[in-house]
Amino acid sequence: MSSKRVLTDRGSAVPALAEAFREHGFEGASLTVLSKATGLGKGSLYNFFPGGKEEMMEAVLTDIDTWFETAIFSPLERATDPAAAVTSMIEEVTAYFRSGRRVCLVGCIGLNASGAAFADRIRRYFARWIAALADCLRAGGVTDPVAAQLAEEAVSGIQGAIVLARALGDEAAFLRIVQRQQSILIGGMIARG
Amino acid sequence: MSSKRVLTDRGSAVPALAEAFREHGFEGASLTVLSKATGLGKGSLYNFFPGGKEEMMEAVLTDIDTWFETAIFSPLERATDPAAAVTSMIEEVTAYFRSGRRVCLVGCIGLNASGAAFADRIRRYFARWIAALADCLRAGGVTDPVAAQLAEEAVSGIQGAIVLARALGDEAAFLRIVQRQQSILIGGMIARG
DNA sequence: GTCTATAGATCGATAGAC
DNA sequence: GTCTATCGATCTATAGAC
Repeated sequence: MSSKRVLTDRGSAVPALAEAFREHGFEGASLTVLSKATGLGKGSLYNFFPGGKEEMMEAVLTDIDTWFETAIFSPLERATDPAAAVTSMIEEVTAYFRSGRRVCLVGCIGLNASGAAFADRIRRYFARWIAALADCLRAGGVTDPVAAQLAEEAVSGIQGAIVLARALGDEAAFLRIVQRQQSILIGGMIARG
Repeated sequence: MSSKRVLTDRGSAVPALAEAFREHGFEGASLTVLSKATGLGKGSLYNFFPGGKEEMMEAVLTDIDTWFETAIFSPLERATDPAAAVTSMIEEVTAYFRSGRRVCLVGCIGLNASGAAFADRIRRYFARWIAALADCLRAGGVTDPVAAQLAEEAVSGIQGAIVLARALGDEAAFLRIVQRQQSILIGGMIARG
């Protein structure tokens, strides 16, 4: 047991909040929705998040940042086997985004005005992802401008795969597109490594 | 003059509605927002669209379908010069999406629960785009399964470019990514044409 | 056909009992 | 710390004056 408190701390509500924001968006996720999603009354939510919905979203984004940092960004940067690290990244994002059934909350809220309050975090998330992937590609022997371009296209490609798979209701489309991205990334390294 | 009525018909409000839905999303676009965007009072909006917001969105989606059919899908299918048709498609979508400053409404509303009522239209929009582009690629000599895959990846790539460019606030990123998609598409045709 | 006024529901947020 | 009750604001939608 790493914590003295056994349940119902602020952090344990965050995953349910994240899922509700993903499914309904920031404006669509009313406090009634968030209350049902977490199983907590409005009073409890405001006890944990005095800043209301905006603070809830901030907590969710922080949680997402932490997860990606440990599961995606850091492994890419510390990779001893860059090709394996790329493969692992694709596997992790495929599981995380549930083959496109689960949207990328960071990407989604960046698309409309409700995300203006989080613009900096959104920008840093994508910049960080691209930088970490480019780092990995450089470790795999890809020269500098090409690494940045390949990384940008791969991260963009994953986002596009989510949009398309959701729109078509076709998880296979997500898998095809990200597998193709994986091939391009690894192919780029083999060609120069 | 093709019409007897000179102004304030239902259709003339649609572009402003579309822009409001793009910027705020379906839930975020309140009737107050839509009223200000169109310059029409709520009463006038309900006079044109008795079904409320949902009918407004339907009208917007129909307008988008019409535009894409004439500017994108049909030219792709009727292309005598497939490479030129692909180049034209990229130019048109770059202008239409304002280098990623303007989001794809169809893709956006497909991402959360508010788009459930329009799921069929969303699916058909993307299926139609991919099919038309694959048609063009086949006319350019690309064999069947490859054409479908390249078309899927290109449409997905454009959507990803919008998400990334919006998130980074970087129009240049959009341009780089779609130019790359154009190269892949035309390269695929040259390799087999 | 346009507007203002307003109904009825739901919103985010707070207060207070326990 | 949890809940219910409720506030004022805003929402969608309607009614009615002009």
